[in-house]
Amino acid sequence: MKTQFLECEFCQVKGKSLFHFCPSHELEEMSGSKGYNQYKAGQTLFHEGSMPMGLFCVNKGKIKLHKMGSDGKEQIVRLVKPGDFIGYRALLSDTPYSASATAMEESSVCLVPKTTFLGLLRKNDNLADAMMKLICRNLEESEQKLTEMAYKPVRERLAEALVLLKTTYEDKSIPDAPPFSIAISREDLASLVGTAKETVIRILGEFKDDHLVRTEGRKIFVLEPVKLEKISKMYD
Amino acid sequence: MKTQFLECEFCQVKGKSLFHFCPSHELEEMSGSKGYNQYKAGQTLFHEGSMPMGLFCVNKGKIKLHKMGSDGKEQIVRLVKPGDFIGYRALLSDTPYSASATAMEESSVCLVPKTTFLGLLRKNDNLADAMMKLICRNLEESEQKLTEMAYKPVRERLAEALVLLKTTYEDKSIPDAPPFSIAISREDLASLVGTAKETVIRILGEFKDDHLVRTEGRKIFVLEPVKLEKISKMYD
DNA sequence: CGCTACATTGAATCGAGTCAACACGCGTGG
DNA sequence: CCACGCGTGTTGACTCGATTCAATGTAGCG
Repeated sequence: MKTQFLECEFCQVKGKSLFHFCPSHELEEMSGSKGYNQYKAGQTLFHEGSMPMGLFCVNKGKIKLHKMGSDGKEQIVRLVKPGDFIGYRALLSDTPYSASATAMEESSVCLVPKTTFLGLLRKNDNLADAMMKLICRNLEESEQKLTEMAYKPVRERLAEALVLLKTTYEDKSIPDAPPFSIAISREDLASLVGTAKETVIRILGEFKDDHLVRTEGRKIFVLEPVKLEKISKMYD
Repeated sequence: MKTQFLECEFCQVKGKSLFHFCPSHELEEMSGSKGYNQYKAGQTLFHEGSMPMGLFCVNKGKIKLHKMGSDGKEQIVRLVKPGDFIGYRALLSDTPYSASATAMEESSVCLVPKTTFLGLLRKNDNLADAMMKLICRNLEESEQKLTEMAYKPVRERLAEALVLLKTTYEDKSIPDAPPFSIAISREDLASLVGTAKETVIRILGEFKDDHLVRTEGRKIFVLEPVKLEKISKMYD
């Protein structure tokens, strides 16, 4: 939990984050008050039910937002990547966190204090507008996922989850010769799909037989994203 | 599709709607430009995928927001009651409707033109803030529903849906001697729960055996909301 | 009064969860 | 350096909730 001097203005992920709407002087102000810390895989940034202290802005790593369901099974609600914000819903509605945030791999994250962020929002209409649109998109995605959860079989949802992982975490800066791969526990993958880990393993096995994916330890190579996409839309 | 002269300022549902944040002169301005029309049960206000023309404000009736899933099965995403708005997500994010809206019974609805509403939002910070919080709540509810859909069995989800119908549509103005009842098709109830109508009928039958509900044609009397609530939280 | 849409019930089927056993990899400590 | 143990991955067998299909009943409406 150490604080470092990382200037927002020169942050590598500034361009990807909504803070690109902020002029230099706003970023400077933020740099002064923000915190910075790193999390190892499995460490949690905050727990469902606690009150937000500020806005998290992810600098590096992969983070999952997840909720505890009945009988202790978890559902991953959103995947977070560098440049993304975390905790804005709770902040904006002034309510407790409705999900927990946990690092899936070594991650570094800045924390902008609540008052700083809310002040920024009040002053910067572009930022406020972008935040509004962000939440609207979240809502749309969540409702979409809801209907898919209700009616799509696990096979299709898993195919979709693999494509989602690719589109979310693929590094597009490199002209990708190699197929995208991600190291993810079967447990997490199951939580993302909303099923049991054994089921994930079995269907992943089918996908391997069909040469749609390849695995290497916990690493999953997405070989045929287009075909997987097609599988996920089987019934549409 | 006829337009009537209903002044927003004297609207019966003004107090329940977010428009209670608006001063008289704003309401007058809105009254001038808004439309009004009625829908019979089964009629649709708009379809998933089309662009929003304005903000709907429900005056009377019960309306469902629903999405088409795979193989033509629908999922009800939200229930709408008098005083509620419809279509703001699409309006605020400037994207097509992500769900359709259909009247479940005779309903009357006002339509505030897009420009009028957006203008109002820009001028009235309280309204803008309330809208933001509204969407945040929608998001929270949707994510909550997502995890329940993933892990709760149909029995619990049905119990919850019955309680939701009661809390949403019960008229609290009357000191309720009679137990709450609602006329809803088994199909709609199934879409709300995310299951097949036969399953709804069967489990509803069990609830009848346990005297938790009573039915009379398509009307369902919720006799024991507290016990139903308990059933819905069985595993929590 | 009969037609159509909706409600209900039963039987068969299947997707997916659970349980249990086993394999594998990895880090730690002997 | 190897043995052990723990966490995770994998596989198989069994079970069961829930869907589907099919048949029948019922209510409301033109």
